[in-house]
Amino acid sequence: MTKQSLTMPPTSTIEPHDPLGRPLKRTRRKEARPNEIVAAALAVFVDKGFAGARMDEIAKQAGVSKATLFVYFPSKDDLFKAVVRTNIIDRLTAFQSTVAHFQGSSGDLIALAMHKWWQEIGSTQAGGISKLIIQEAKNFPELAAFYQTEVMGPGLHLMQVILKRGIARGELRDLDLTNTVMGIMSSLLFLCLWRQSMGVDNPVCGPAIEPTAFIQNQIDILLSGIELKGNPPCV
Amino acid sequence: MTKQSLTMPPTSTIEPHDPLGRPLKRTRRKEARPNEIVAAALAVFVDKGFAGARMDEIAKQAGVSKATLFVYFPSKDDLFKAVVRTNIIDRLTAFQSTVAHFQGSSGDLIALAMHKWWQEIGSTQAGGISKLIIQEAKNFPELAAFYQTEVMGPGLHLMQVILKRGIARGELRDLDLTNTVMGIMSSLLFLCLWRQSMGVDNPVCGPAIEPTAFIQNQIDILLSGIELKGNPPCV
DNA sequence: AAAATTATTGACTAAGCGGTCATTAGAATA
DNA sequence: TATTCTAATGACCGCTTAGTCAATAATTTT
Repeated sequence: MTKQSLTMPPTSTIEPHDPLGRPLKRTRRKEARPNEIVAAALAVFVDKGFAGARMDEIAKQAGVSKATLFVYFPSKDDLFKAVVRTNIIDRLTAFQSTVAHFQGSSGDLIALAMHKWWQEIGSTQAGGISKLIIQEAKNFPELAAFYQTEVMGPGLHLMQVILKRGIARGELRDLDLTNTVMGIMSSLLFLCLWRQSMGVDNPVCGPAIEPTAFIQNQIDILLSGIELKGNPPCV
Repeated sequence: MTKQSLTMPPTSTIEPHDPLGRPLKRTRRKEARPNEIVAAALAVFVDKGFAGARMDEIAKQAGVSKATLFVYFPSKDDLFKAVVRTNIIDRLTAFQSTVAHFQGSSGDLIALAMHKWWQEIGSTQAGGISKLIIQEAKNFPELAAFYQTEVMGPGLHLMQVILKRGIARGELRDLDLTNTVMGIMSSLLFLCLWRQSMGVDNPVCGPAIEPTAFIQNQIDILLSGIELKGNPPCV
């Protein structure tokens, strides 16, 4: 036993750690920092928006001093871009393949797609990114363009494929594809925004929305409409 | 002719004016100020968001010094509320009475409501306010609450009334009112957001959306759904 | 164990912004 | 024209925050 091991326990075992399992004090962890910072930044950006997010708070949540942020990212802008880049694309592609192999009816496929999207993207922290983009599209046109081509485009395309399949199988009527896809997406996007801005996470609540019920209602209407079909004579 | 009219021309005719026709220099125009300030504030708020809007810029655009703003409005918050009041609430109430006296079918009423809303609110500068609220709801809960009770609530109520009327008249099936109203609103809100963030006002364009066609498509789907009704036997 | 390296940070700066107020000057009155 | 009233403002204050940097201390090297 060395003198050091008497005065202080071995660094690797009984060293004090923070709630997230990261070592306290001034540890040097060059490789882990960027990811931790980006993760913290995501949380804060989603919570506060770009302008409202404070570098101090991001630093605190990353278990690091503010100055360290600027070691790894030259500016707030760059950090924001890194957050968006590292958090969206992979999730979307995973989602695409889930949908691709579906076998049942188009109605079921649409329902699956919408519910699943909410489950795996909309309701997660990633859902907050859509709000972020909408918020900051004007200030970061480059970022909006990036989101447009990398996320929005593929997403819309995927839903178009689903609808085309339904038309081809004779399950859906001949639709205005672009507008219908946009319409479907609008309700999902709305859910994200509502949750982020007016929903449970926020003290300011409008009417409570139960996401699953809302989506199911959208699906029902989307498929069957709201007009009574019983009364008028069948055409 | 008085001496005054010799040394300086009558104020009303050859006085120097700014591009918007407002007199330059330090003119006293107590009555005109509030409206001009509110108009300028709307433009800047919509463009920059609440946090991003600078009182200096609003003042400049109103042709007035920053201090003057505080003569007419005690704080930035109050100015914002005034903007919302004069641009949305008034329009909304006018809109309510338009709807109240409608005579035709519920389908037509829904179509009227949606198209008219877009024409008179969504497509105007006032449409930018919805985006604003979504942007800033978390950081300024008081503003969100204000918007909630003054705008959102009445708006949702109005649409509920329309749907209830349709159900009572036997034109619509028995609906989940809250979720259906939210669904209708989501597509209109989306249109505002798209226009503000990705649309024509912005260099970053996604797929072009023609608002009227989009709304009409939403109405068609809302009323009739997308499933083919011809094939299965009539129930 | 001493020296060298460099990840980390506390303390600081410059800039921006909401809001204030004593002063200025346009208009009304006499 | 002189006086009064008040709309309008320039200059300023206190506070916040993105970004900087010399000093510090955790590693690595010798």
